[in-house]
Amino acid sequence: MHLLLVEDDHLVAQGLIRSLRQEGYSVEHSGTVKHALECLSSGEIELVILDLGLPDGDGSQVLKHIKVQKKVIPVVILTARGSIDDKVQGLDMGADDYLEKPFDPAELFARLRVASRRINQTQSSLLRCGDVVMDTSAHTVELSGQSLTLPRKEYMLLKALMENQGRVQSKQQLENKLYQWGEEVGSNAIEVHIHHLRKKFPSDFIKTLRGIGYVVGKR
Amino acid sequence: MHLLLVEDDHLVAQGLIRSLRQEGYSVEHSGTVKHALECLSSGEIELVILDLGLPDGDGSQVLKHIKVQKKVIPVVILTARGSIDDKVQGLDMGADDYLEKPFDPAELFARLRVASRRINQTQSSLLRCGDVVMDTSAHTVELSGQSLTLPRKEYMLLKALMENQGRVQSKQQLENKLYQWGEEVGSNAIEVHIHHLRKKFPSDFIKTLRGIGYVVGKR
DNA sequence: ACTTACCTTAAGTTTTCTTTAAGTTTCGCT
DNA sequence: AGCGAAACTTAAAGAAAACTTAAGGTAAGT
Repeated sequence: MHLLLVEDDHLVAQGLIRSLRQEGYSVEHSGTVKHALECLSSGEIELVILDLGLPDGDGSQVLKHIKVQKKVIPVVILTARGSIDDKVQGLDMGADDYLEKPFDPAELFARLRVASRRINQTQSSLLRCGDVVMDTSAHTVELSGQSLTLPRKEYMLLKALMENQGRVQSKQQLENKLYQWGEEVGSNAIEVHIHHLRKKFPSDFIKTLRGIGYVVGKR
Repeated sequence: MHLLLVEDDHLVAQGLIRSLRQEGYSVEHSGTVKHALECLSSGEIELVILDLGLPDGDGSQVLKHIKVQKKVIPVVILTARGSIDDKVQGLDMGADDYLEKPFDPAELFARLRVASRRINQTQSSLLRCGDVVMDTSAHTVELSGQSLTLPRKEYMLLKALMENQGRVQSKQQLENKLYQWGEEVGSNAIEVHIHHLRKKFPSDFIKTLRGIGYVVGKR
């Protein structure tokens, strides 16, 4: 999931970026309104964390820009401004959530999960598909009750599939979810990960649709 | 907008109900888990405000009930339990927002507006024609409920036909849709694909108009 | 710094899809 | 009814996509 972090405090930003990546997000970072708008124009961003006080303007400009374009990108405001008026104003401008600094990362991550499962139209952090159960908040996977450990990329790949049960995911779509923009994969990495995943699950769990992509569940 | 307020403290409830009505909501009120579930079963409720500590159980039961039924009702938790763990747990169970008591009504209302503006946002890309249902975003095809897998070109061909139900598509038109400019097809490829498709669907599904082209549906 | 596990690459192999082409049937017209 | 054009059927060669393996590089943790 491509996330844009708009935050001018470099210390805060670096720490957040690190833990967000650990959580499985592909993170883009802006310290200014100008750069944030540029990032958004790429059209790849699916989720935004927004600080309000920026050196070249106010974060609300970014929010306004998103809403004017009728994009359906959830925005979580993360700021030191904590008055009720600030919150009401931020939310009414179209933000999906509002968190006051100082904040607890665990709460931020939980609220990000709320936003991202809304994008995927899933009901909770538990993804189930046959014998496979995945808890996206605990980062765990179980196969018929047996917990198993997946490497990061395999986990991300499986998650992308399970968030879209019954929907075919093209290799391109999957690549976009597993990799940052700059880093293109010039090879069959996805195929190899699929291969590894298949060795750990029932053979018919991940289905291939030749020329189209991969699916899990429903069918 | 029909809202269910689940809150056992009568004093809090009365005040809230009044201001919620002022905000334009039609408010239903429950003080117990049992009654809340009854209200939900009517199917009228579009939005829920949920207290966790209730006399006959925990509010999370209500949340779980909603999520199990796959209803798309946003739930805002409003409770005295304010630890990070409580918040994370509530959000991960599927709540859309979490507000700690004591709270400012203005903030609650702002967060409710966020939840309710999200309600009318569903889109599906279904093509239907008799027993055949095609979901172009999921890349799936169903014949009377049975999902079936089509090779890429057959899928593209069927899609071209179903996007033009009742309109005859000449072989030339179809070729243009299946092949990029440059790659010419020097043979009866379309006929062959039609043939393969017909083996997978009712015999009268794709009709031939000799000398003109092929149609699906309507007529 | 060392070890381990993970990720990517690339080449070879297998599978499946797509096109071709030739033979057969159907249809519409005279 | 008979003719020719169009569409159908079939099978096989060719092309494309995906699978499998293994090795080398990279990053994480000790």
